[in-house]
Amino acid sequence: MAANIHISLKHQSYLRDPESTELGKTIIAQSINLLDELGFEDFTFRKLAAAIGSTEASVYRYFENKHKLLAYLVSWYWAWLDYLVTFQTHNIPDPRERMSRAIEVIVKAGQNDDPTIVYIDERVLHRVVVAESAKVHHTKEVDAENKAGYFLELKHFCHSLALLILEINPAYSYPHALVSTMLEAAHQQLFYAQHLPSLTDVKADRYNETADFLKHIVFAVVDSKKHANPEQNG
Amino acid sequence: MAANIHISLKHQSYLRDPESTELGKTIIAQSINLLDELGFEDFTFRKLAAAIGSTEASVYRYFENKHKLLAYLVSWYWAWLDYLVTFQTHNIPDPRERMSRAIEVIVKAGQNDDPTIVYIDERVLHRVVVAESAKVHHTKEVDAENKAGYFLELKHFCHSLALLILEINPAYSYPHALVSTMLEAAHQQLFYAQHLPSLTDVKADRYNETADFLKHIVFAVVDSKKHANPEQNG
DNA sequence: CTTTGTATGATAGCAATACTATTATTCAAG
DNA sequence: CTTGAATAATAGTATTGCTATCATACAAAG
Repeated sequence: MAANIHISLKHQSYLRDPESTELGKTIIAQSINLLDELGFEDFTFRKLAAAIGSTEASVYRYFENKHKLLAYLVSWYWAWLDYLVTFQTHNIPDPRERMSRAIEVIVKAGQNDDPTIVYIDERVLHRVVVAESAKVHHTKEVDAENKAGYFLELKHFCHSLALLILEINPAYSYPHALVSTMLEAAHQQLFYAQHLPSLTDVKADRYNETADFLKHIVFAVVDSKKHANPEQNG
Repeated sequence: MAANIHISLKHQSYLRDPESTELGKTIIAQSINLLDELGFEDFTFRKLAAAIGSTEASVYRYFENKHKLLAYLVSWYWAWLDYLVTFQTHNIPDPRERMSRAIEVIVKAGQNDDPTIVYIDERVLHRVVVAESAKVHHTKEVDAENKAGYFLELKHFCHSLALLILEINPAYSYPHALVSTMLEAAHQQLFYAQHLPSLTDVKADRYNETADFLKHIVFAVVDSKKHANPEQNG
């Protein structure tokens, strides 16, 4: 994996591009660690500034508030995952095989030990995204932020996987819904395995089980005779 | 539906049982409206107290903080939904038919116009749960709260649906994961349809489409030949 | 009919959070 | 050498989250 890959976002959840300065990169790097350590609720710009030996006011020059910073990190994560999946599937001709590989990459994103970007610890970022990403869109600002393009990276990723679903079964009626459900489940099952094990059957850190479960769902659905004719109810 | 049904929780996210006093019931009723109106982030006990003509200190006598209040409401919601599903499926002999009905009840919980409990507006509560419930378990306190029984209602509901899955196909390996994925998707797709439509294919307020999508998933998975033998990968 | 306890209201206050503003310093490009 | 951009240092404000104290109201127990 190349070290000079640059993940750029299609929107500005930031005030000043953090990738353009040293302080900006430090803010990103340390906010990931601090979010992982404290959780979003206890994370503050004051603590972040203290952790990086800077000041609150300086952090506020990059991000309006901690919510926008989280939106940035989550978008960055989806853009990165999209890149990873594209990279790891681009030479696989069979769409089924490509989908299978994509699911493995998605589930094992937190295990990737070959960092794409030097100053971002993707394994920690994965933990943060699993634990906190739902908070990005579950707010009263979701419509305004959607308009501002905050969710383009997730939408793009979701859409390209939906097209892959349609390659496997062009008659399936809910490709985007299936993909967004699968993406959410990929995080959710990891979280449940670790914190609420009775809500799942996969064991913590058994990434293959989670991938197996998700593949079962996706392939059962796209292969189901019923789903080729969505008129017929189950 | 009887008006004297009492939904009681198996844990104490509260300090004083809100169902035991008039003020307690007012707190519940108004917190649902205010959460719906402001969202969890902007909701405060000060605003709630003002809205019900009481004081902050009085609210704090019922709930330690707004997070615990939300945990209470979400648990109440799951206990209520469990009751609704049990009630609406108890005389259906065929497990497939029972699952189908259960999914309809889950998806249409927000449309129920026959209130179970007088002082709780279940339609508004449903909106609040769709928008905010993820915040209950996505915190650093999740393990402690799990120990304290905060998630028993969801777990119980999930388990009883998992048993239903096993009734349909006793060989399926991931019944709890399938159910928790389906329950999450039921909320998520409604939310996406309304706020992030490109992440789904179902249209806002088309509850039948969402139910159709979820039934497709559940029945495709439990009927899939592959899933009877989880050794074979997709 | 008093006493006692329980629930609530009224008011105050405090530490932390979420910002904003002002000025000073550094440092690199013109 | 000057200018301007980025950052640091410091201060300050409104709101939030929460606790404490005291007064009142009212119902049950003696």
